[in-house]
Amino acid sequence: MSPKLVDKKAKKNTILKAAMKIFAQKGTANAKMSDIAKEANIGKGTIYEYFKSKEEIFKESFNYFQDELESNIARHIFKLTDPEEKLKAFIHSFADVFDDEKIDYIEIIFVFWAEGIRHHEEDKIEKIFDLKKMYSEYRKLIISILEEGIKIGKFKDIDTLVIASVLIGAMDGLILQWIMDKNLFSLKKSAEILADTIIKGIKKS
Amino acid sequence: MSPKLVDKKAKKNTILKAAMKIFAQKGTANAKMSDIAKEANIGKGTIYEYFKSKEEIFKESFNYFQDELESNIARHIFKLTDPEEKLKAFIHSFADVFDDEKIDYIEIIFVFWAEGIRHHEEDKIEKIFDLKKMYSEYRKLIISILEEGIKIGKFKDIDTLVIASVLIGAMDGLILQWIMDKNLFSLKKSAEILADTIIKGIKKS
Amino acid sequence: MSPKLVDKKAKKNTILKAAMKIFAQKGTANAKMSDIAKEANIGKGTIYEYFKSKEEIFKESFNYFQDELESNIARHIFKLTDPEEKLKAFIHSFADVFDDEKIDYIEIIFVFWAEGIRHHEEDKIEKIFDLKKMYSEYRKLIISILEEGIKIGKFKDIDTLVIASVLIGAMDGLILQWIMDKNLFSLKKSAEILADTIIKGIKKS
Amino acid sequence: MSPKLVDKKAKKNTILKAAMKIFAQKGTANAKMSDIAKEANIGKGTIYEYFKSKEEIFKESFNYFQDELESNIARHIFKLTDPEEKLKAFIHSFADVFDDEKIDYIEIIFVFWAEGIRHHEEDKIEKIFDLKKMYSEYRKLIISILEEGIKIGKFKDIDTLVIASVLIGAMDGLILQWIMDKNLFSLKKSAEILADTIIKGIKKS
DNA sequence: TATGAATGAGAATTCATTCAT
DNA sequence: TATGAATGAATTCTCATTCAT
Repeated sequence: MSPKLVDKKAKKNTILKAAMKIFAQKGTANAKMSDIAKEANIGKGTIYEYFKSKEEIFKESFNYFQDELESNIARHIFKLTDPEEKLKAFIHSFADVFDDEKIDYIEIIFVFWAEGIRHHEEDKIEKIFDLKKMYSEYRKLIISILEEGIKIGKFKDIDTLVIASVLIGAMDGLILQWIMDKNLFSLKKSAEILADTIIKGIKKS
Repeated sequence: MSPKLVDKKAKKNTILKAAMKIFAQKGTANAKMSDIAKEANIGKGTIYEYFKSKEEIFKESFNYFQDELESNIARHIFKLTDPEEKLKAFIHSFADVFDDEKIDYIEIIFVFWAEGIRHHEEDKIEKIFDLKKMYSEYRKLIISILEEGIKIGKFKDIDTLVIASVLIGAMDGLILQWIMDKNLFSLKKSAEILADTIIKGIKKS
Repeated sequence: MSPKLVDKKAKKNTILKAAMKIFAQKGTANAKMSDIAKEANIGKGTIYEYFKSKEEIFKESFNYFQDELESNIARHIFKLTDPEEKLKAFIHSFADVFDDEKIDYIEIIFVFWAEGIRHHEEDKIEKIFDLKKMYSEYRKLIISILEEGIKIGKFKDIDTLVIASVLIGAMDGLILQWIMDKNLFSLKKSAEILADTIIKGIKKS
Repeated sequence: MSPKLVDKKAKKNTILKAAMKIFAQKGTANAKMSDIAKEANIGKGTIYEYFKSKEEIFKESFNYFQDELESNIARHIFKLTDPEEKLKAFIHSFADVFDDEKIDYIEIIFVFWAEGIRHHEEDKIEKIFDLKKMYSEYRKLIISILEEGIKIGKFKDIDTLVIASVLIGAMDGLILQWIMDKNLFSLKKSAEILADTIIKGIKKS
């Protein structure tokens, strides 16, 4: 009489996490649905009860990742007022997301990069997976912080777009190298040095 | 070198360039041998006269790319002596390789990243495709320049490893954003600003 | 018959009708058990409480359809004595079954045809689904009517087997064309013309 | 130097014939690409060198069949002038196509029927597989013959649309029964009787 | 040496059926 | 009795690689 009770949302999340891990390990194209199923300890067919296709899983992975990153940033910057503090907080929040032992699928960011680059010229309206837009939004955030700093006379009259891009890019590039050899340096410490160096470069002396 | 050999080498190169273009456009897994053949204006079977497999083409692509980058850097830094100049030259050489209208396969770097990350834990002896090593060598070069600067009292006593990583990473990250929207900013100009900002941050005042 | 049993039978019938509709719409192979369940407003698993398998539903569908057709014919011919009248009644009863607004699954006959043809060489003992036999019985009925007509000197000395086949075949073929375009002609009127034409052809003048 | 020489058209035809045989035996949905490949004595993948998909094979099968039928009819009617002769020739040409020992895939017509019925309401422009149109054209042909007969005073003032439908339908229905039991009657002889019966029914006495 | 026709291993996806609730 | 979540066998289609010419 009573149907089997299953927390559909929770199960979907389990599959998503499994998929992210496999995507991270093998890349989209090489990730097999059967790998994901095995990782999630379910049958191959079960995946299709929760996702329409492999592509859908990928898109939802991106959304999930992006949401995680965004909420992390928001949480860090939330109640800060000083532009310099905000800048540091932004960089820290990036490092935080990655330097988290619990996450075993960070490498997925490279899959997103590769895939995002590959599709960056498509103009589908239903563009759920839009790396370009993601970066654009991060830049906007940094630019607004920089402009604030300039306005209150704390930062020099710099090219905010370029500095913002450098900042974000440096974080990305740092993460790339760190992932390849996590023992090489501490991501958090390096992020700090990065922040200090950049801030020193743009601060009014 | 006999003419025959030259011919062979030239044709192999044609295929390699075609492959790089296709890899850049579609990623390794989605690049079809037939795509490459069509791009190179040859028959599908002919590829196998010059390369053993798709994987081999990929590895040689990486080598080719790396060689190009390296020789470009070497050429730029070659006869310079001042560490600051060398640093600037390094960054410029990076920007140069990418900001070159002739190259229509720069996006391949993301394919290398994605693929490199994916294989970074493998320890095959026949590791021809070794992104980790490539970055390690770049870092070594930068570190030696930084140490020289510190020795001659021009740079502060900084964490050379982290600064080197930041520098390389910032360039990579900048390139990522630039590729997604080439009209957003000038890569060369941004590279310059990056160099200036970093140098200002590490220079003894 | 206890109320329980009646309930069971009624529900089984609901499922059967739903199945016939779906079979008619999509064909056997494309009809999904979930489609049938949805059409019958029950759960997918419930079907298996009433039928052993999809194949069984199909076979019972055929039986149901055949019974319907047969009883319709019997009802029409029942108390007639004149062979000519009987012939006309037979044709009318065919047209009746199909030209009935209530039935939204007549197209199923083509599914039976296709499926029946496909299996016409199998000689399973458990042949519940036997199109060949069905046609054979119709022919027998018509032949007996024709022979009666010949005996009483009303019909010419025709090849009863062929005429019977032509009669049944013509009805089938007419139905085929009518189903594809129901506005093309009136099935009932055409059946009448068919009957008249054939009878005129075989009647002693 | 010289590429392998293959008669692409001939091979495509071989595959088509193999496919028609399998379709006839198992129906569209149950026909496996591997069955077709085996029947054609080629590898599974080879089919895709000649056809884009299973659906395409099916559509081309229909076209092939229709062309065969049409050209057969045209050939038979070609130089005839008398409406009665033409009618007989039409019916004969139908019987001819089917009563041909060489063709082991006639049963495919039921697959076409079933499939055609199933899709008869779709209004795709790219409707290559259009059973309704096929029947419509046959009717047009018969109607024009009947009208001619009426005009020259040979036929009665009959409902040409219905008679045409009956004629075509009767042939189809006859074929259906004949295919199920080829020993039951001679298709050619029955077709003749059908023609005679109908013609007697419509001819002015 | 060059080619592209042929191939089959492998991957995504579908769906009848099972079974725990 | 009723259910629908779970499953894996089966099927379509793709593509790197082979090989006859």
